[in-house]
Amino acid sequence: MPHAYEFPRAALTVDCVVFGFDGGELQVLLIRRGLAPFKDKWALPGGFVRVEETLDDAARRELEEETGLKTDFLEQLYTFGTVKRDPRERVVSVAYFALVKPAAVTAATDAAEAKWFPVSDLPSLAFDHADILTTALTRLRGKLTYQPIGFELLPPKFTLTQLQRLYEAVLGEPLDKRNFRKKALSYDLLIPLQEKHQEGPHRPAQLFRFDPVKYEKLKKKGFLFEI
Amino acid sequence: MPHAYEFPRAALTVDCVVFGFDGGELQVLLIRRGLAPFKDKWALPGGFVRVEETLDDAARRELEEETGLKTDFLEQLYTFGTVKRDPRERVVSVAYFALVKPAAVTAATDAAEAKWFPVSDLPSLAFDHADILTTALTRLRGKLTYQPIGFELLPPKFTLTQLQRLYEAVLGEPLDKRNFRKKALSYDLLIPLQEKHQEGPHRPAQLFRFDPVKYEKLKKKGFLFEI
DNA sequence: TATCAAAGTGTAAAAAACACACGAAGGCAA
DNA sequence: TTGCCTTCGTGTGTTTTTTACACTTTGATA
Repeated sequence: MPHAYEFPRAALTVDCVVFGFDGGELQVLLIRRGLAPFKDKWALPGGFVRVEETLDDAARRELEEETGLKTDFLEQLYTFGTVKRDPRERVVSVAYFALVKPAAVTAATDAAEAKWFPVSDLPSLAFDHADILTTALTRLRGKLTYQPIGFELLPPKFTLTQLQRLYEAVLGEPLDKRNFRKKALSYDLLIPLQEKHQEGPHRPAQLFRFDPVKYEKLKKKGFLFEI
Repeated sequence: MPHAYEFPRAALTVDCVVFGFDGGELQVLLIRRGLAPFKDKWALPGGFVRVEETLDDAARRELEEETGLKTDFLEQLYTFGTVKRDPRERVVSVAYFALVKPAAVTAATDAAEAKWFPVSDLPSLAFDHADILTTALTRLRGKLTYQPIGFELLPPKFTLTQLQRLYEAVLGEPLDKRNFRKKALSYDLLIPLQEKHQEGPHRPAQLFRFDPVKYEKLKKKGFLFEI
């Protein structure tokens, strides 16, 4: 025990709420704990912050170590610091939330002990991770209505219907097709591609990609992507 | 040094950004540091989190110890965890922001080493406290436009003009009087009192208080207090 | 070539946001 | 007491945004 301090110190961890979208439902990535406490229970990926790394770095590192995922979108969520949230000792956890695209979703499914769950059908979770997840969901819903972060959850090429399905899944309510499309296009953020998306015996859909330059501009001066 | 751990641990602190409003400008409460590092520099009130108290409790305790203030409105802001933010060792700080009413503003002025500064004219700050303050200001501006938190900064009885001055001070832009009043009253959150506020040789202003019951209801189901 | 299923499109009505100017009330001083 | 000064308090017309709503188009498949 070479590290000694005058006063007792809390341990510091990060936990990541990773959201993905499979076209139908919003999903969350969980890992099965191999060790006590809460052995064999499902939990958010996360772990201890090293003394020489930033919180953001710790979140990215733990996410990759435990699930193999990297993500473009990782944001601090909230810090959970009630005294008994870990039965062993005082542990303060800085929670993050991440959005990943479908390719990453299927990749993570390969990780032995990581699994995607639809948010509507979650197992019981270790520690206070259910609280963290609820906080993350609330935040995601809020953000979606004033920032165009939906793109982080879609493949690079997507149709307007896919975008709408995503919004409906996150917000939990159906949206009007015409109004949605009008609004989505009004931000001048979607670039139509030459390609079409053919699926099934019906009219194929126009594919779009989103314009990262305009996206960054909007990100800087604040958005207004209400739908 | 009786407290030893297998791995080195970061120290954990809380820092509070306390906003007040004096009728004219938005103010922030700072304390002068008595100890190194940054001795004699201005800093946010804050200090170490004890191992047996929650983060919220620590923020309240430090705020009261250093400034004598208690507040109804204290909210976690963001956790700052870059590696070198404290020159001595790794310190992770959970920042809070607080809103206090004018009575508390004057009380805090008595605290020997605490002083209010207008946000437009701040001294240079210790550590990364300038970053924290900027983050808090951004958050306050954002919150003010979709939550009726302005009341936390006003005395129990206030006039519509005072409320408008506050919004103008925080948002940094003038607002139309008629539209402001129409909107402010439309939420059915302001209760007119019998009293009037007389000040100077002109028509006295109607005093209002706000309805805490409706406020709590709105707080729960999310607001929409855009002005 | 008929059928199927989702893609794609416009307009009118309602609601919200905005711009804007003057009479009312009370203190004060002449 | 009268007039002046200063802030309080109010309403309407215009523009913009939001909402509700249904039919034609397109390509694959049988």
